[in-house]
Amino acid sequence: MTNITEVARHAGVSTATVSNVIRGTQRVSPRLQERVKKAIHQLDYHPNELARSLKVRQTRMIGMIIPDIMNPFFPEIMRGAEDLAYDRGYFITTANTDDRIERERRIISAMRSYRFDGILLAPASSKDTAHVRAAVDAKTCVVCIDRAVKGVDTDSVLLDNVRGGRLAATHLIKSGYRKIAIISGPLELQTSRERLRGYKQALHSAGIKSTPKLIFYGDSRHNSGYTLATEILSASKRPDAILIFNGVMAIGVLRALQEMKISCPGDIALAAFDRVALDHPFHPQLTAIEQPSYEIGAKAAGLLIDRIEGKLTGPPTTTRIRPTLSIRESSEVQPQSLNRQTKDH
Amino acid sequence: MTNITEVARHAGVSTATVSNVIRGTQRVSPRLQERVKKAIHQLDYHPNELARSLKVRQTRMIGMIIPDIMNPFFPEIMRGAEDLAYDRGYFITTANTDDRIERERRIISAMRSYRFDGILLAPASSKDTAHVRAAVDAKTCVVCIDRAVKGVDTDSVLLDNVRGGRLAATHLIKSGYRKIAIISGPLELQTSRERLRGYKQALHSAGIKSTPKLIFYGDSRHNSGYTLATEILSASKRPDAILIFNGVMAIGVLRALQEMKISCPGDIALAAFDRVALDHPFHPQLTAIEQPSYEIGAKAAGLLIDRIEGKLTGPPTTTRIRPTLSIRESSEVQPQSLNRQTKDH
DNA sequence: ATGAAAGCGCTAACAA
DNA sequence: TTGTTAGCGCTTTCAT
Repeated sequence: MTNITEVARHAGVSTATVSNVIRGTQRVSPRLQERVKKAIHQLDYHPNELARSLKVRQTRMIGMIIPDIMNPFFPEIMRGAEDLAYDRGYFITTANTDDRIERERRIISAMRSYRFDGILLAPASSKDTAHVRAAVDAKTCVVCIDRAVKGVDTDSVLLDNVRGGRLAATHLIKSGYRKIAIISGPLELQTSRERLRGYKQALHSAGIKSTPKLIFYGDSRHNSGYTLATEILSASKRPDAILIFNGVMAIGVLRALQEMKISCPGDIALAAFDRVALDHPFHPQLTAIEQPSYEIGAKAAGLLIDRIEGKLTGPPTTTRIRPTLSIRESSEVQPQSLNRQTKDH
Repeated sequence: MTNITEVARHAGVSTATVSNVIRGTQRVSPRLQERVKKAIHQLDYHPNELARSLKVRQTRMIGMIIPDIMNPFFPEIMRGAEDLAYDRGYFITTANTDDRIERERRIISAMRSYRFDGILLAPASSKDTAHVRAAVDAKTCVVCIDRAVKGVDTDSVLLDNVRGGRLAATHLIKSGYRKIAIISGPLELQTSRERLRGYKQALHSAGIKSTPKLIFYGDSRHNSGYTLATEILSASKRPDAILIFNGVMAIGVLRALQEMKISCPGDIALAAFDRVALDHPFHPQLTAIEQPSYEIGAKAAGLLIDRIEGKLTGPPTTTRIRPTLSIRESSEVQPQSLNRQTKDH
């Protein structure tokens, strides 16, 4: 593979001159510039970034680590991060952990070995966080996305989950639904706890008292949405509405509804976090708390690059991104819902 | 950041010994091994891969380039490739082109500069392929996925599209549908042409003559499926069935069906390539020609690594992966479909 | 079994 | 304005 020496020889100049032409570090006479550029082109010269990075101690590479590339939530985050990084001259490299902590460990280790300038981390769900702490201790810039890493202080860009939970619940209440069941993710997830908190705040404000009996915990996956919804819907006294804490489980809920021939919003209202079910042209269109994923990715990458370049200093920051409420069919106001007892009897 | 010299000093040995311990290149006495390992651990030493790669002229990094991470077809390919690479000690790095050729160019250029050992390329749709040719000429190992790059001879792993088209059409014919419309991707895509060829073969075998009037060309995106289906379905004499050449367009078709209150398979049968619409629990479940995406990714990565390691030599190969036919509701045999005229009058 | 030292391709300080 | 050269952190040959 062609190197800088060959280019220099080809152009009849020194390697320093070639370097200066490429990086624009120092003035080079137009004549030599010309010759060097021609040589570069003729030889299809690609500067060895390994050597350069080794020398200048920065790679302009950013690693992005995500737990599950099949979850449609992440691709858009990746897009946001990539676009921003691209503009600022960084190259983003993505790797998947499959939500397995040992893979996350290996990937972070590899990225540290390759001396990536920074890491965008959407952490796997695990309490084992020593490897993240080690990276941070070694001054690797890390920005967490979606959830923070327990016990490690990093910049992070998170959804304002409390607000999201409150937004959704308030909307349902205002639409006339009072008995609102929750299909939550595992309680170990901070996001679940926060969303739950928002939900309770909304109930409280409306003077409705919350009961643990209406809160169901899934595992964030498709099937638990299905199972829990089936359970909820076959109970003798059904709730008025279900609020689902992620889009993947919402799909499962819709499946349950369909199988049981329960209509929405006729028989029960629905609202869900995420936009997963929305690309699809089927009824019912779901009312959703949407995460501005692209923005989250871009914000995180911007923060990270600011850290890398020293434009941002001081203690780690937490950015809360506001979710938006998109009201759709699944939570339309039902006249009956206000006096469901009559109808249900 | 800690380097090998510090580790050596800490352990009271030479850098050569540290290197030997890490790589297992040469025998080192247990005593020194012990000391070195302890030092590595204490200092949280991460060998500088930039320096190592510079020296040994290989990075064990593989680049993966895909045109659209939002297309659910790719994440599974990535998984297959990653898992295999992981097992063989390579690190995969993924980048998105957004199907824009100038981004593809930039990414390939970056990967060459970083001296990636090889590239898995799912090419953007463009006839501008000079950058790929240049990479190949420079002895960068490249394996193409999903589609080949026109005019550049590389290993490639492609779906057996002809077979897929034939499989789908034959199935529809056998189920009693004779007037089968096609919603194809752009004719510039080789995959479209191949699928079309398979379709025609099937018609031919069944003694049905094919007519260009039944073939419609979309742009592979959601909306064109919707538009074309609307057009097809509002025609005075409807076809019996529609075969759609990708899953994303199929979603659009389903939307059209729903809006027009046309039932499937009652009024029209459907079959589609890909599995896009299948994760969703809504009717009708689509009969599909499915790509074993995980397998495609794994196969491609295996091929690439074999090339990199010199285990595979000789001229570029083309691997055709067999699609499978999953028969579902949308193409169920309809008694009426055999004498639709009677019913339709 | 261990260590000394050259060199991978580049940048940047310094000399010319 | 241009060139010479040391050195980034590592591996590997060659001494010891």
